[in-house]
Amino acid sequence: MTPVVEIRNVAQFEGQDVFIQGWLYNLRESGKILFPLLRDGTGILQGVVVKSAVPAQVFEAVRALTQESSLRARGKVRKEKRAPGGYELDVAEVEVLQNVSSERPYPITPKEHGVEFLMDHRHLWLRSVRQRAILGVRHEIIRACRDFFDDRGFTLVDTPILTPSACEGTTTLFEVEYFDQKAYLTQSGQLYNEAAAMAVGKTYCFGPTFRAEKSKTRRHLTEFWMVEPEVAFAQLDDIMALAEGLVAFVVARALERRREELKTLERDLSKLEKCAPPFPRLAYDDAVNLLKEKGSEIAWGSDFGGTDETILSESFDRPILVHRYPSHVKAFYMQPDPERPEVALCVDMLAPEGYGEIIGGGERAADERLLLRRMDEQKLPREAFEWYLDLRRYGSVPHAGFGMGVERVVAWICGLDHVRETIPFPRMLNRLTP
RNA sequence: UCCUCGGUAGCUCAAUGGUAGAGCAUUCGGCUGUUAACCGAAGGGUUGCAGGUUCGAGUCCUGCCCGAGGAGCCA
Repeated sequence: MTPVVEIRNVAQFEGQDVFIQGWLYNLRESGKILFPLLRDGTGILQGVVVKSAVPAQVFEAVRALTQESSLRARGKVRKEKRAPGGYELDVAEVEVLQNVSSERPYPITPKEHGVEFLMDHRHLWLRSVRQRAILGVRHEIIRACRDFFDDRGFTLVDTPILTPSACEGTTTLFEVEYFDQKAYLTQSGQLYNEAAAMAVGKTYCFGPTFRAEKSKTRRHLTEFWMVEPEVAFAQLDDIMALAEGLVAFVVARALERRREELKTLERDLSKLEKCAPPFPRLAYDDAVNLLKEKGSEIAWGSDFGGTDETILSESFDRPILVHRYPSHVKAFYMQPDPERPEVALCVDMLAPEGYGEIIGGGERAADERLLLRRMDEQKLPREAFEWYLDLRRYGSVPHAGFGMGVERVVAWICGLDHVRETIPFPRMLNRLTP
């Protein structure tokens, strides 16, 4: 029986008769010979149809194929230097599943298109070689994150997407109707992670996150994915090491298993290969001094602007860990440094090459009275956080964690200039469809 | 919310205030090894919307809509 073969495996079937099922990527013709390029989601294979070698209806069926028509083709796999990929299919028979109407041809042609047009056709754009490569790298990065934590004794504990209130009280949330009350889409699983860490010791959550900010930049989405570990008894140095280990593991895994995709994306692999531990650690104070030397107008006490982040991240050839920011620019639950209460035991990781912040986290305040004071300062409604305060009343321990933005990591590893291509269906300020 | 740039054929773009064009895509024709194939022909337009200036507006002015980049805010 003739086997159905995935294009990525055709080399193993050289000389054999096989079925390929997929879509027409492109068709070139030269009189009595046709070159249909077949795409099946695993690769692209060039077919050859010679008029004198096949029944007339086979030749005509292939000649009439339009871009992205679906089909099943039978033919012999042959090694062929002139074909892209090195193998070719001598098509003997073709079954057209659906021919795309020429009245309404496939909109994405093999030529250039603008951003808006491509985003409007995102559901079709995903079929392109480049987008498929990005989806592959994204998948590998997500899998690597899971493997990293699973192999180190972490328990995945899913945190809710519908929440009764803000996790951090600062950013703008999406409000939804929840029967007769208001609910909000989560902006972080962190507070729930802290509860989970008190139950299982080492935990992580991995899910979508929502921010209703009207940010319109190359590094913002309104819906994005975060992986957030939380570890009981961990302190700042512990989670800095954890963050470093995670990022180094993810980069190494992408280089190991997705080299082809990264080459398709024309990524400079030498830059990624440098991203091995140890990553430089830089106190906020030193970062401010470095920025001043490089001409920034930043003053001690303020958070880094986009430009500052870019300058810092371009100053090193691997990710850097910036720690101990001023407390007042960070969330209410950050633990102050006992030796310098004006700074928090927190850390951000900035990716190199100007990609900026990919991780943010730190040690959580373990003392109930401190938390209450900071919640008052930030005018947070105490009732909503009673359950969270319970964590400090029943066996409070030092603990720490962080969140990593998946899309920013994908953008960095793939070398993309915008996060909109890192997620299958991006949600942005001006984009809710498709 | 603010600043900058943009919106012309299905797509990517051109057009001193004076007859709206090209490449690709589509259709038809040609070509037995093409590599975003190539060659020839045809069809395809309310120049984002609404006003205004002018003998005449794609072009100048006003308002609005949509998009891109950035700022603020953030992962």
